[in-house]
Order: sequence, then C-alpha cells, then structure tokens
Amino acid sequence: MTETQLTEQEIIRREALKKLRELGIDPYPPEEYPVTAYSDEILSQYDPEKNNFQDVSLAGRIMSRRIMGNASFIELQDSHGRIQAYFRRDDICPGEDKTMYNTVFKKLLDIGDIIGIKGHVFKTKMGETTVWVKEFKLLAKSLRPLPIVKEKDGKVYDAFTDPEQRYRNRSLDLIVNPEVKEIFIKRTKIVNTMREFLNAHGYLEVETPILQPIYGGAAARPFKTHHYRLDQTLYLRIANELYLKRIIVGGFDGVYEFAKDFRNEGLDRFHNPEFTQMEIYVAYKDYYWMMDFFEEMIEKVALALHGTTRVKHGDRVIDFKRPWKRLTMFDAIKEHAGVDISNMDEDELRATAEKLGIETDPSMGKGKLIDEIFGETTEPHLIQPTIIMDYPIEMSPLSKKHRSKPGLVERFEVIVNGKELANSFSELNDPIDQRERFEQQLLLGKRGDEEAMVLDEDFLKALELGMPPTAGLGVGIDRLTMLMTGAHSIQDVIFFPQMRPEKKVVIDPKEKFLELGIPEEWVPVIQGLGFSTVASLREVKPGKLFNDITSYNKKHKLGLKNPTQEEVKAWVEKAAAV
RNA sequence: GAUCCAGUAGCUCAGUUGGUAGAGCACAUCCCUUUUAAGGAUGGGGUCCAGGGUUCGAGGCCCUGCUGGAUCACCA
Repeated sequence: MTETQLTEQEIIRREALKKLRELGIDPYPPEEYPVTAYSDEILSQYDPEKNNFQDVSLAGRIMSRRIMGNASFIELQDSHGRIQAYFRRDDICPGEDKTMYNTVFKKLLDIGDIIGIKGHVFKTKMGETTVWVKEFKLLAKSLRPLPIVKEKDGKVYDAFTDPEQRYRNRSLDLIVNPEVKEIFIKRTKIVNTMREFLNAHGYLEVETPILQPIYGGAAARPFKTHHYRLDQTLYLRIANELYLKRIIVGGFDGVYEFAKDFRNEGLDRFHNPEFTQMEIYVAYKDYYWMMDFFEEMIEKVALALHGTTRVKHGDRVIDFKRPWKRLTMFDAIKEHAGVDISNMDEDELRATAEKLGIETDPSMGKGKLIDEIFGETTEPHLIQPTIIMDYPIEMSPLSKKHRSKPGLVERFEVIVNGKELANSFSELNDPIDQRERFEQQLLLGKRGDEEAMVLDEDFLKALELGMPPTAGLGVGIDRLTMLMTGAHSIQDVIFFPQMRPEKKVVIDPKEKFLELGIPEEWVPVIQGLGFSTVASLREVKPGKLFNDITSYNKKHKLGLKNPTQEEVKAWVEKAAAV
C-alpha cells in the first residue's frame, strides 16, 4: 500500500511511530510486561479504608482520552473490563524533561494503543476508582483508528453496529463491543460444562476423521475434495456418527466428540456451512435413558451459565428445568395440526400435506412427507424444551425399530424455540436390518432425493462384528449457544462466520508504472487518482491526466516538480501500447 | 434461488423538487493539573459501492452488477 492510499489518520499514526523510534522508544517491545491486577478486581475490591492496590501494574488498550493540559484521564481496557487511569505531567516526568508526558503521552499515543501502567489506586472527587499512573510503557502501537463508542447512563452512542464490518473484522468487533466477548466466553463455558459432565460419567472424548471417503450419519449435501497422492475423492464429514459407533463396537462403553461438521447448503441465521455438534454414544443404554441424560446435562449448562434454569431469549423465557414435555410425533401433529396421520399410507399423507398447503414432489417418500407436515404445522409452536419421540422408520435409517410400535423407530428430537436442538436414538445394531435400510435409502436416492444416505460397507462390517445396544445423541453447539445467550443469528456465536469474499481492488506493482517511464515519485500520485492499474491509463485523455496530476500536487502540498504535458502524453501512449 | 431494504468522512448518520457534499464523535494546532458522551477556539479530511444511461448539470432519477441485512424458499 502506498502512502497516498492511507487515510489521513493512518498517515498521522505512522508518523507518530517514526517519531517514537527517533525518541528511542520501541513501539513493539519484545520483553514481557508483568501484570499484577485486572480492571474488574480493582473495581470490585478496592477499598480506600484498607488502602489496598497501592502498587499495581496493568496492561491494556487505550479506549478514550480526556486531556486537560498537564493532567489527563484515559480509559484502559484489559481482558476483564475497563478502568480509568490518571496521568499527571509532574508524576510521569518528575525531572526537567517533560517529553514523556508532553510529547509521548499527549502527542504520540492514540486511542487503540496498548500500554502498560504502574501506579496506585484511588478514588477521584467524582468517586470513580482510578489508577494513578507513575509510569507507563508503550507495548504496541495501533496504526488504525478505532470506532469510538461512547456511553452515558447506559445509553450507547455511535455504536459500531454494521453487521458486515463486525463479522468481517471480528477483532475490531471484540475490541469495541464488550457484549460480543461475553457470548464467546459463554460458549466456552457451555462446552466446558458439558465436557465436565461427560467426563464425570467416565465417557471418553475421541477424535474421528474429518476427511471421509464416504460421507454418512446424516442427510446433507457434502463438500467434496481430492487427495492427490491417493488419487481419491474425499468428503468433509457431515456427521461423525458412523465412526463413533465403530469405536463402540471396539469395546468402549461411552465415547463423545465435539465435532466440526460441514454441510454444503444455504446460509442463513440458523445455518453456517461449518458448525459444531457434540455427538455421544453410550453402550447398553436406550433412548429413554438418553432423554434423562440429556435433560440433566442441559439443565446443568443453564445453571452453570445463569444460576437458574430460566433463560431469556428475546421477549421469551425458556425454562430448561426437567423433566421436559414428552410427546410422540403423531400426538404432537394431532395436537397442532388436528389430523391423525398415524395410520396413513403415502398417498393419504401426500393428500393431507397438500390440504395443509405444503408443496410436495414425487421424490418425497412417506418419511419425508411426515417430516414436512411436522415441520410446517408443529415444530414452530414448540417453544419450551419438548421431546418429540417415535419417528416413522422411513426418515430414520440409523435408528432401531420401536420395541412395540410397528413402523416407528426409537428416536427422539429435542425442540426448543421452534428449532431442533438435539437428535437421538436407540442405535440400530442389527446389521441385516441396517443393510436393508441403506438399500431403502439408495432407492430414495434414485427417486431424486439428493440427501439420501450412501451405503457404507465398512460401517456394516463393523456392525456385523456385533455392536452392543447403544443410545446415541447429537446436539448442535451453535444453536445451543444461541439459545443460552439469546443470540439472534448463528453469526453471533461463531467467531468467523462464512462470508462472501470481499472484492479486492487490483493494484499493479510500482514496477509496471516505472516501465512506462513514470518517475517513481509520481506513481503514488497516479494511483491515488484512481489509476490503480496500468491498463486503466489507456483510456484517459493526456490533458486531463496532466491537470489532475498537477492539481493533486498542489492540493496535497507534495512540492514535486510537475511533469510537462508532453511527458504525460508519452506515459499514456506507452500504456496504450502495452 | 425470490422479494424488500441498505451502502455518503476512520465510526454513527443527515442530505429538500436534480444545481459547488453536511453534523456529532475521531484526527490536527492551541488553551485547560480530579475529568468522565470532559469543555473552549481554530482547522484538515470524501472514488457519495461499481459500471452504464438520461440531463447543460446526478449523492438523489433509470438500467445492470457487487456486498450486507430482513423475510421466504431450501436445509432432520
């Protein structure tokens, strides 16, 4: 990037950087800076009576400055919060030389710079707990201006809110929007609470392949890639279910994985192409056991996060206190759509769906039709945590046939706030049955269902060795985090959500301009005028370019010797010839 | 993929029937030794998302595109 393409404020900061170096100050010092206190502990524990925190050392970012001649206040933001600090010229500079205060602090430091401060804590006249700074040290110079967010009486002014900029520049978002940080701290707390709960049960955290030769365990369009040494097509996993079950076959009683899964589908506020699921499989259990287990785990998460099972989400309160409501799928549909579909065949289901205003197409089998009816009429109404159980066999190729209800499987989903949170079943462990189910899926695939599962011979081989009766469950961590934090969009719970690439301005290197005979000092000027490529000079009229160049020189007080009209004409002609 | 909305200074936003681009914060220079959305004075800063079109003249009108958001569709 050339100097002329920087903004005024960026140039000023780069000049400050130079001046700091001239004063012998390293703007990026290598050595550690010992921190002895954090903003939040000082604010909560400082007591003038006790006279504590009289020798503290903090490090953080300057977020605002209020300079009053020979005394100043700044707000310092460390990883825990913000605290005010007081700088007085004669404390910073006890001797004759006032450079550290007058020049370094007042002129060369900026909002956004990272500094370390040493001093003692006191309360100002206004009663604000403040660090009285005796010495400070620049730890890292910031070269870009920060959006300035101000606040008074809880009202925020000029908040940095543009979602596009926030997601593309998450670092900046985290610096200026403290509530964003909170969400991610909570996300980790959710994961940690779950992990502790799972470990306390003695289950083993494992890792399974992300690159899979056959994708399975869910119905979704995969990302496809290629390994060149093996000359083999590989897929990014859409789920890890089939691998975890193979580990159960191997003799572990309980295994789980927090897994990044990838699905090549649309993006919206509930879907990101890569997302996180926790899947767990426990031997010798069934889906009833898993219902209790999951309720207990999620209740624990809510308590760990909020100290209560009642969680605010928008203008709703969701109560995770167990036990949750349990309904069979057919009963739920009966309740919300007013139709009993439990004994319908495919044609009757199709007619019912049409009557309910649901579009159908010939590729849809019985399972898909029931799923559509449920999704359309019932799911959005389930706000409080609800367990929907006993799904039709056609839509659940990996789960075990129901012990007493023909045509159904032992499967449940947990619906919260109208969205699926978790999916679980008594795992199908009959290898012959499993092979038939896969073959059913192949038929659906032939009918045009793009998401029908593929037959995984290696998985079947494992099942044929004998898998104990097993309960399995998958829970979406992103959606759980949204629920627990009240986040509106999945982009708010993923640090770096998928975005379309930003359009980059193509800039030719300086050398290409030099080849036209343009003197080096004029290259940034021409680029600054918007001619970022040599090709862009082809169309311009030499006279106009000459005018633009000379007036730019004058306007920006560059003090360069103007080229002649003939010289400019020659540049343009040469550009046209390239 | 469809519809609607938005894109103007580093940030948040104004910009009237088409007529020389504005504010607050930030930045620069100066004043100010307990301020807190600090205050006071002065000043600089713009490819009005991009490309076409209409017009004597476009930030504003028309067309196309790009990016984002919302809703819908898709997505266990």
